[in-house]
Amino acid sequence: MEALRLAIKQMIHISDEEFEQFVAQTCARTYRRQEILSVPDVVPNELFFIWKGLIRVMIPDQAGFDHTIHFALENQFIADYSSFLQHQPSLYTLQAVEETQVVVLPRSAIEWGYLHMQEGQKLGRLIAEFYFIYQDNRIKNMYARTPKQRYDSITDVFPNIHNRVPQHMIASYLGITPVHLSRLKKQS
Amino acid sequence: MEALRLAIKQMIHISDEEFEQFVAQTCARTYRRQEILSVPDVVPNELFFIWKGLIRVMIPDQAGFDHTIHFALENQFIADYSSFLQHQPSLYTLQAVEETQVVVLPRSAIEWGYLHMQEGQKLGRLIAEFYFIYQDNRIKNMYARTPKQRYDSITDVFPNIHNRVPQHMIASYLGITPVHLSRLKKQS
DNA sequence: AGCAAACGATAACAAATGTTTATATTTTCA
DNA sequence: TGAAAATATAAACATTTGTTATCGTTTGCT
Repeated sequence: MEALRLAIKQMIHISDEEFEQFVAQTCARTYRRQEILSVPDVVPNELFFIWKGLIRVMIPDQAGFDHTIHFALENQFIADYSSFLQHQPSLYTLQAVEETQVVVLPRSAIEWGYLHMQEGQKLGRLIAEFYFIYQDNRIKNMYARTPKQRYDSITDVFPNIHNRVPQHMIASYLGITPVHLSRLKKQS
Repeated sequence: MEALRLAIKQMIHISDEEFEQFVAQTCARTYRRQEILSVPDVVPNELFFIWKGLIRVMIPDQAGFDHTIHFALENQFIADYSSFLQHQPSLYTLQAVEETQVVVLPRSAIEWGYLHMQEGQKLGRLIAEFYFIYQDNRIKNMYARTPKQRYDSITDVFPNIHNRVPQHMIASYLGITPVHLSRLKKQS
């Protein structure tokens, strides 16, 4: 829980009392390797804060084949936030790549925070802005850089990723096939 | 200005007095066809609200070739918001495709809003969430759908776009060459 | 109204990327 | 620990996408 407190304190001022009340509305949960945290076609009503482990986010194409679109690491918030915000059924699957321990933030706790925490709205704004910036960088990279260039700098965004996920998931994240990534690595 | 008032009122409660004070800190500006609103390598300190016209956002790759990564239409806010938030030099070029009339929102006005408007933080949160959702959709589409599928549904996101921008800009937005888009259209 | 530039389609060819199959190695887990 | 599954590489071939050049049409601008 201290990791969560620190993450929040980096963004807003929050009193100990506010934090204790907020945390009382959350719970801890552990997922085993490969376990699914969130399935498609269900409205997500929980956000997760990872304090140990690694989660990947996947989306199926029309043929039903899954693409890895994101990795979430320690001290990050993760969910199908878009579906959460819109109260819409999720399109994403969230899966623990390793054994993963999270704090579960139910929608009710988030709404309580907006109403009762002094800087609740500001916290929501900063989190949305943070992920906006992250996505903006991704979109920039997709337009302006080749898969090889993105592969070569992937540890800027996901430190140590090569030791934590198999290469075919990285290929999927880059939008190419595992065979092609293997080829790109061989070139220089 | 009424368009801006409506856009804000769709997101938060704002008193007439608050709005008048806010608007007093803004100004209107008109850009001619092809004119540049925002150049790279400069920290952006203005946001734009479009009430007439159409703006495209571009980014250069390593070879210096520009890619169109976004179109902004009437009643939308536009800027290199990521660079604006981070106080960093922009990577984007903003260009008016048609004659375009905007309300200019200086950084000082935004900051004033956060401090003095009752629901200023909430407005900031909702705008960041709105663009987060937009970007999330884009990323989903890039992974799960082909350029042809995205072309066929582009008017969902940019109504009437085919009558307002040349096809080669749409091709650039889709991440393909104009020649290839022409080919895709011929198929079926 | 007229001219120059921009635009979109097309074809031929080149380069990049995907698909399939095979193989050797590593990892998982019962 | 040992067998089954997952993983990474490789090669051959197919498909997709990019590049270049041409041509007729449309558009913008004075």
